[in-house]
Amino acid sequence: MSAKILLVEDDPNLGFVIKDNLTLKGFDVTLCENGAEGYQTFQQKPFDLCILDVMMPKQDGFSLAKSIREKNKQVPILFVTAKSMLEDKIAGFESGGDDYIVKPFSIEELLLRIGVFLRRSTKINGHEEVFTIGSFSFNFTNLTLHHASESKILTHKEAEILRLLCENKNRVLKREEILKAVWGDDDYFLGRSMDVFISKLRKYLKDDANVQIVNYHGVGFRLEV
Amino acid sequence: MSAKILLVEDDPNLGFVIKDNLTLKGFDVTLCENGAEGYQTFQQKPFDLCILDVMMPKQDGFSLAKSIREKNKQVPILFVTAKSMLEDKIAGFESGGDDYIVKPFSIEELLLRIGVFLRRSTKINGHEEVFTIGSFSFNFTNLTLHHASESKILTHKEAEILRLLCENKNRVLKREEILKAVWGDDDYFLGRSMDVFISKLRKYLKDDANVQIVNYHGVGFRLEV
DNA sequence: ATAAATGTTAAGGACTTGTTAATCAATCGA
DNA sequence: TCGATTGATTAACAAGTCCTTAACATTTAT
Repeated sequence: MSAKILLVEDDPNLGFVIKDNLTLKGFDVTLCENGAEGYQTFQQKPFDLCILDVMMPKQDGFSLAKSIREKNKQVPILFVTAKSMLEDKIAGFESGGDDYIVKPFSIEELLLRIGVFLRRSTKINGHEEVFTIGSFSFNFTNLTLHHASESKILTHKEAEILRLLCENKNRVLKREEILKAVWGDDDYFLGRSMDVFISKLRKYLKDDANVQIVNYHGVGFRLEV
Repeated sequence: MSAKILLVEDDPNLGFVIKDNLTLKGFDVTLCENGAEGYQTFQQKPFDLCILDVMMPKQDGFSLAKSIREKNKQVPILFVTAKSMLEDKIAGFESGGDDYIVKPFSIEELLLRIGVFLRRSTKINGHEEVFTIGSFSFNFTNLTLHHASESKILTHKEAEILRLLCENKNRVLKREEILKAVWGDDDYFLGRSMDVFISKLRKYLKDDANVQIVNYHGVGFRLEV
C-alpha cells in the first residue's frame, strides 16, 4: 500500500516536477493548484501526508494547514516555500505544520523528510499486501477480509490460499500448483484438505455474487471476479 | 533531522541494497567499502549509529569497532555477518558492539534493530516517548501507564513490549518480530515468556474495552484500539 | 451407469496460547 | 554478608484454535 500524499502547489511547473518525482518513488500523489481545492480534496479522501506551498493566491499554506488541523490532528504537514525568514518558520509551526523546507531544495531532501514523517506514523513501515476482490478488500499481512463494514479474520492457511488465488486472478491454478505452493507437497489427503479450504473461502466470499472460485474438473481452481 | 548512519560493508551489492533501503526509510546513510575508510569517515563527521560487516579485508569489523569505541563510547554499533558462531558473538560484544545480526536477514529486521538503538539514544537526550492507547496514556520514558486517575509503573520489559505494540498499532506483529526486537533472539522459552508478558499487559489494559491485544493464532499479536 | 472428482460438514487430535504459580537471578538495604 | 525484594523465566495445566481426516453428498466424465 503506497502512501497517499496531498500536494498543494500553485506553480504548475514545480508542482508537476515534485509530483512526478514522488510518483516515481512509489507514492500516490494528488496535486491541487490552490488552497481551496486542496482543502476540498483533503476532506474527500484520507491522506498520509500533506505538502503545502506557503505562498499561494487566495488561501496561503499556513491558513490551509490550520483548516486541515481542525479536521485532523495527526497527519504530518510539510511546508514548501521560497521565503526563509524566521518569522515564517514560526508561523508555519504555529499553524500546525511539522516541517519546513526552503526552495530551492533537492528531491532527495524532500524524500528524506517525507520518510521521517511517514515512518513516524508507521504507515510505510511494514509493507502490507492488500488485494481487491470484487467488493472485498483482503489484507494478507493482517489476515483480514473486509466487506461492507464487516471484517473477518482469516487463518494463516486460508490467507495463503486466498493470496495465491488473488495473485492468479482469472487464471486457472492447477491443484498441484496450489498444493506445492501452500503445502510444499502433493498427495491425496492434502488435496482433500485443500478442498475443505476452498469450501470455506467460498463461504467467506459468498456475499458478492461477482466473485467466484470456480472448479475446473480434474484440473484446479480459478478465482473469477 | 534524519538519523546519520555509517555503513561499512565490503560487498558492494549488499552495501548498496542496505543503503538504498535505509535511505528510502529516511536515514542519512554513508557507505564505506572497508574498515580504514570507515574509520576515517567516522572521525570526520558525527554518526548516530554504525553498521559494520564483520568479515572484511584489511581491517575486520570487530577491530574497527574497537577503534570507534576509543573515540566514542556512546554510538550504537551493529554487526552484520554471515558467521553465527557463539565465539563471534562474544568477540563482537567484547569489541564494544551493541547488537549482532546474522545474514541472511530481512530489511525489516534490520530496521527494527536500528529503531531500538536510535530510540535508546534519543532517550538519553531527554526526549519523552508518550503514546495514547484508547483512554490510556503510556509514557515509555518513565515507564508509566495512566488511566483515569490511576497510574501504574511498568517494568522495563513490559514497557518495551507495549511500546513495540503501540508503534505497530492495528498491525499484526509476528511472534518472531517481537522476540527479535525485544529479546534479540527467538526460541521456545522466550516465546512462552512473551506470552506471560502479553497476559500481564492485557490485565493492565482491561479497563478500556476498546483496547485489546488480539492473538493471531500461529502468527502473532496485534494491538487494536 | 459407474467411477472418479469435488462439495460440505463435523469430529479428532496436534499444537498454540492463556494464566497462575514456582523458581531463578539480580539488586538493594542493613 | 545476608535476607528481602523485585523482575524475568520456566513449569504446569487449562483452554482454545486450526488443520486434517473421515464420512457422506453431489457433480462430472466417459
